[in-house]
Amino acid sequence: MEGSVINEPTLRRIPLYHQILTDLELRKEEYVSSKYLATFMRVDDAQVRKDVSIIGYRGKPKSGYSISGLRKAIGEYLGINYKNTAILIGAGKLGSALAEYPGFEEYGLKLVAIFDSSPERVGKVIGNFTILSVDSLPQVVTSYKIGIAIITVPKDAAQTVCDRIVELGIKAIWNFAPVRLDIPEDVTIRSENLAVGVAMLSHYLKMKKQELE
Amino acid sequence: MEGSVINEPTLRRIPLYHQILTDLELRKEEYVSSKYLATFMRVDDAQVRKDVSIIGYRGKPKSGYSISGLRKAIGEYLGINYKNTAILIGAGKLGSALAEYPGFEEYGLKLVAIFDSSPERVGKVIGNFTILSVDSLPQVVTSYKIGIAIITVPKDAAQTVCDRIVELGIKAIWNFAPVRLDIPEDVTIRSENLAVGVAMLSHYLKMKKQELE
DNA sequence: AACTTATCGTGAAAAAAATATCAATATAAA
DNA sequence: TTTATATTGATATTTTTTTCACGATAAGTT
Repeated sequence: MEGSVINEPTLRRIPLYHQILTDLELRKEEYVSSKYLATFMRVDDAQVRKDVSIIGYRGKPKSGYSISGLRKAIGEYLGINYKNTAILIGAGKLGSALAEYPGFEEYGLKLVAIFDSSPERVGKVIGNFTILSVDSLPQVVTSYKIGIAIITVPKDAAQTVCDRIVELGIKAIWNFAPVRLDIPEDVTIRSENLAVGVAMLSHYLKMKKQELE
Repeated sequence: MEGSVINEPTLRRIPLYHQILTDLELRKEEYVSSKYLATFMRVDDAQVRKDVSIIGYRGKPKSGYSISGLRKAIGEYLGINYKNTAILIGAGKLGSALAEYPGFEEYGLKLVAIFDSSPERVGKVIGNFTILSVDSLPQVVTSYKIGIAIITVPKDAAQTVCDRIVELGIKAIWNFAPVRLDIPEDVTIRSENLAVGVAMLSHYLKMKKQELE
């Protein structure tokens, strides 16, 4: 099964395993069973074993998986151990919050610069970064070989910004603006959409209410 | 098919349809086809029609779906049109950014109060809110009939906070702390985990790199 | 009024994902 | 050393989700 092509649901779960394993490692545990991971993740234990086999890691019968071993294997598999450079565009509230998110480094993302188009913001300092003007995008992208662009501009500006960075050759975009961006085939995008969360919870509460009636 | 029980993938897509429809409505369009929505969403058009039929809305042959009609139907279906009250706990960077997120209102979430445990933060103002001490949680939750709690505290504090609000009777949690929270059966939780996004993009870039080798 | 066409709605088929099952095997106990 | 047992890895089965395919129908055209 090793080396199979990944499927979406598995790819979603893998970072969560990594998170759990990181916690377990801090607690100085040595081995963990598929069953333990399964209850934590609320999936079947066979599912966990399948996921692990896709990563290409092997456990020991009777003991389970080596925590540090599996954790490393996941890091390897995801390309976490290897640093990707990223820029962030849009230094509003959300952008500023993200810029200081410690998880980036942990997951192999090295933030290199922050941009904004508003003259009032340019020059201000956020964490370790001085906000740059979007005019300097081309220089930064080429000189730092930027892999990922994080878009945190307002919705109406998102497509313009997107076109611009695609033109500069960036192939991976992490979009936080609540719009569907139009991109060429060879560019990967991941959109975080808070509306999905709100909507799912609203729907749940509505169901709940109807049950009571 | 109308009134069927919802499945996860469909429920995830529904708010995205809503978003697209909102945009189209602003552009004064009248009708939209399943095919149009499908290309936008990168799914099959039959899938779109199935999703719509689950919502319980019907289109017109040859014309498609009425944009405003479908949009309303989705709002209805998700319980968006009806306001749910929410509190936010943890007024750090992320919490502060979220507190001013305009999308909440749009999706039927009415933020009522913000809490933090740190004495330095209590009393400070964020947007329209004055940060309250977590000690006042019980009063606020009961007097405003809070439906949803948004957790934006650091990872180590999350479980404690969670237990506390569950005890106060809250049945829906939106968790932004990067941990799996332990909750009773009858509580719904949705966890946003940025690590998933980072990891997925890292993995994609790794694949890309390997292709080139 | 008959004809053409775009698009829906839905049942059937295919594909993908999750779950069940069980032989193989490392570890620990007798 | 043998036996018992927990847990893996892999295959088989079931369930879920997506895609296909086509009849039905509203709107436009001749």
